[in-house]
Amino acid sequence: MPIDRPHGDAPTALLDAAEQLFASQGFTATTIKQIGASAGLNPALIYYYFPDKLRLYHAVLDRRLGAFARTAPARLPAGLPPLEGIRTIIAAQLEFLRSSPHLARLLARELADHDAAEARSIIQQLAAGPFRRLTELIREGQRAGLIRPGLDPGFTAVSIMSQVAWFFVAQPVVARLLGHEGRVPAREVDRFAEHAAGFALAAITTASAAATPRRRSRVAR
Amino acid sequence: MPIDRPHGDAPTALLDAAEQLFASQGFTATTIKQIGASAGLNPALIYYYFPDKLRLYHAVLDRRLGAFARTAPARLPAGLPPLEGIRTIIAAQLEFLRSSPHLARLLARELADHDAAEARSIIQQLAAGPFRRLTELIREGQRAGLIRPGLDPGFTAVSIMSQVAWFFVAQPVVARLLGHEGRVPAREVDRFAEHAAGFALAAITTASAAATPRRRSRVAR
DNA sequence: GTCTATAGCGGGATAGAC
DNA sequence: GTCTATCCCGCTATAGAC
Repeated sequence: MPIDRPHGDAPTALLDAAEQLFASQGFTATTIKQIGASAGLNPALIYYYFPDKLRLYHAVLDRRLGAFARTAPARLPAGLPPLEGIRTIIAAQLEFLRSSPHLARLLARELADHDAAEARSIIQQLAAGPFRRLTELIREGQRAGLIRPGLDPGFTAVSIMSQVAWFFVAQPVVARLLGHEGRVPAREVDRFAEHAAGFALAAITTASAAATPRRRSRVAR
Repeated sequence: MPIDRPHGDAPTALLDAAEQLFASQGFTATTIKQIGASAGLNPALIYYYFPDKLRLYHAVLDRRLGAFARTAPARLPAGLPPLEGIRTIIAAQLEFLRSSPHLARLLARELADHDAAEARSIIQQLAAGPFRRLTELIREGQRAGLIRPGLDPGFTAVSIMSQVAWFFVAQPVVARLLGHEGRVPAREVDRFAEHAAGFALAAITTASAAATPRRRSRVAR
């Protein structure tokens, strides 16, 4: 057991480097040698800490996605009124995708890869957790007359979550579309988050619910 | 020049096989041998028709994305009223992503790849075409009092396009979320398209515009 | 135009020195 | 724990027969 490693132990440095490279190039396009070089360590060290390249990749996925999936339920307190709950989920999704700059692309690659084979279990957890919760909240809102009754709850949940997800996945292109060089500045990400929540709520609320806004709630930071 | 090739000439067979494999596995993970095997042809034939693997990939991208980008402007007739125009763009995007089952994943990989290096020019065209057109329509709608004035046109365009894009990219996961085994059936894709258009329009229209629906327009098939 | 055979390189992974 | 050296395999690409 390592005793004292104040700044950057080797496994973490390797995970960081691997995460960045896997996210921007994909699994097969990223070589062991690149990872070593990017971490400033000898590539052979990878095989001291991880059994092979594939399981290094799993470790990368698990460190971010797994950690979120395990803590997600606790962050989505039950008993919130539907519209508040939906805002909370959008905010949580944003915070999640923001927690690492590479996360969204990592996730997008897994989604594009045939059946998301490597991250299957993690994605299953995300699906069963936040997504299911969201559809339930939509149904609740419909029963309460706050959400338009014609909406398909599953489709609506997809529409709501897609906005933030796509914003991060397509980041390089979105940045250019919005007139920025390189990445979208943090300030603009905040504004988009606020926009996405407003967009979703405007899309789903009934005229009467919209007419009686509960409060001018803000997205959690 | 080939005289008569009623069913599946070699280059097309190779492009088809390559498209499917690149989309589901990515560029580097797909081997020349796999492509040959999947096309039922000798892998060496690839080098008779294409200079190398990378340019085969470019040909795959260009055949689908390029073809769309070149014909897109013609399909988005100017002069439509803003809300009609927005519906038309959503329908065109749907038709595009639907034209090949692999297109969305191919595109998602390029978007996730650092700076979308390989498809840069094609993505630029898509960006400058339909996306710009969409933001203009939003601004027009705001001036006409049909679209809520507080909305940021760029953000709104991202929100609108993200729904359909994400639906296709995340297809395997979305299918499971919506309770289907494997792919989402065509019938449900239609329903989602209708939903996405309605969702977007509800999100952006002012109360007065919503109160005077122009007509119960349907998504083009 | 299509196929066989193979060159040549770069990848993942390991043995073992320090 | 970290590094050097290297093995072996599978990949892209080519030469050339048919």
